[in-house]
Amino acid sequence: MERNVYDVLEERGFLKQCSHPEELRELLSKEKVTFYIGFDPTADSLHIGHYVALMTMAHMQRAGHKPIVLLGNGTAFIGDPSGKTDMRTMMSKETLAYNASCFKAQMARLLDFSDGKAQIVYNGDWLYPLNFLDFMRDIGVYFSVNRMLTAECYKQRMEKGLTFFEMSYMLMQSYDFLELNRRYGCVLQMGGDDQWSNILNGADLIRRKEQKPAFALTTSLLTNSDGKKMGKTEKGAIWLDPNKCSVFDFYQYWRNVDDQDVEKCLSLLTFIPMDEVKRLGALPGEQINEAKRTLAYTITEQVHGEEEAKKAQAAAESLFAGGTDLSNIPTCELSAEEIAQSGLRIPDVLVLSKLASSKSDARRLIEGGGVFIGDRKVESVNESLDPEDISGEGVILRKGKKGYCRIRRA
RNA sequence: GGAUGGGUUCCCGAGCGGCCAAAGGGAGCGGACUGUAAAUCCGUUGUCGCAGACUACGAUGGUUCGAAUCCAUCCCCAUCCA
Repeated sequence: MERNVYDVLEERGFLKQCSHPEELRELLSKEKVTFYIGFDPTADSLHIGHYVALMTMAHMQRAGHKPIVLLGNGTAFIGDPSGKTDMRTMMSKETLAYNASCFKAQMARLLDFSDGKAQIVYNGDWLYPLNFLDFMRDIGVYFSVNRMLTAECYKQRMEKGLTFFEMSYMLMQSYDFLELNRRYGCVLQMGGDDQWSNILNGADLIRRKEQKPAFALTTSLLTNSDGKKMGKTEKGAIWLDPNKCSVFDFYQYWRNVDDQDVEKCLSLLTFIPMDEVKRLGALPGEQINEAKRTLAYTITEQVHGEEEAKKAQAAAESLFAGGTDLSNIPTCELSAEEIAQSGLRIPDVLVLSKLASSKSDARRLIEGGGVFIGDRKVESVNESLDPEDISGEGVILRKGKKGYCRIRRA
């Protein structure tokens, strides 16, 4: 059989578990498959953890299959207990609707929604009007509590406690799959490996209730070499929204990944051909930095576009490789009011530029010898910036080796 | 509903009337070393103009010169029993 998208996903390291590998692979060669991945809109931006799923969809779409993005404005109402130790905070319908609209805009960069090549659906459409008794009688009967409790995702919660409220999440996700199968002929659900039980049960439900084939497939989670989820920083997740994570920070995150994780990131997060990915990943010693540069630029370009990616790269080169172009460095513009209020005292400016989280934090940083103006170390917490410094191009305020912010007058 | 054990700072987890802004570990941040990597070592980690003050140990009241520590009520969680 010729190579198809299943092999591509396998080669790039996406595949984790699949309910019927042989059957699915054959199906993907024979016909256009409608598949879906669900996203619960619990924040107003996607983050990098979602990106692997988006990449999976993009690969599938490029191979001619049809993605359905399911926005879980219904399920997010409940919260998925998988892998979490606490119950998710409940959100209002209005917030969920707003978040969903943000997701949609970000997805359009990677997926082609034109001419019905992909579509977005909301599970609230069928979950909100659901009647409890009907649902339990039609769907609930297919779920064995005994079996559910043996699932890995619930086992973890057995220690911490689990409510029926959350346990019903699996039923709803399974029902989503059934509903999409009925409405749109969707036969495959994909998702992160933490979703395995939910996805598998959905496929089982279709097979039992509809007597039709349905497939479950999970992809690797983006983890680093310690097995921890990637994309978390002191500032929180790596968001795709440039207002929540600046393009420069985004670029820098990838520029700084561990040596061991570069190849995996290139493979999962970019479309770079695999032989090139392998070459880059195998670069010895210091040369691995070439791979990191490629990774950082490529994924930044995919998410934020060519222009922004070039700016971020230029800024990074200026700061770390002795470049002189300061125009693209993250900048904090101080208003006249801020200048007056802060008196341009260094601790205050550190807070204003978000390099420090509080004045106490700023004070500690200075006392620890980690703050610089240009190349000069700030020796005392009592120092201030000269008003002259921040006119024109401004000055570079630096925290540690990697925290840069250009300070200038607004 | 009953019995028992719990709710501590970003996380885990000690403390059980003053010496507690709270041990220890994890994680983060800064320094040294490097390759804008890892490992290692050192420092640091509530807020506020430092000292000092203020806010913190599930919630609310109370006892005390003084409470995270004692009492009462309430909320939440775990285990066993119904």
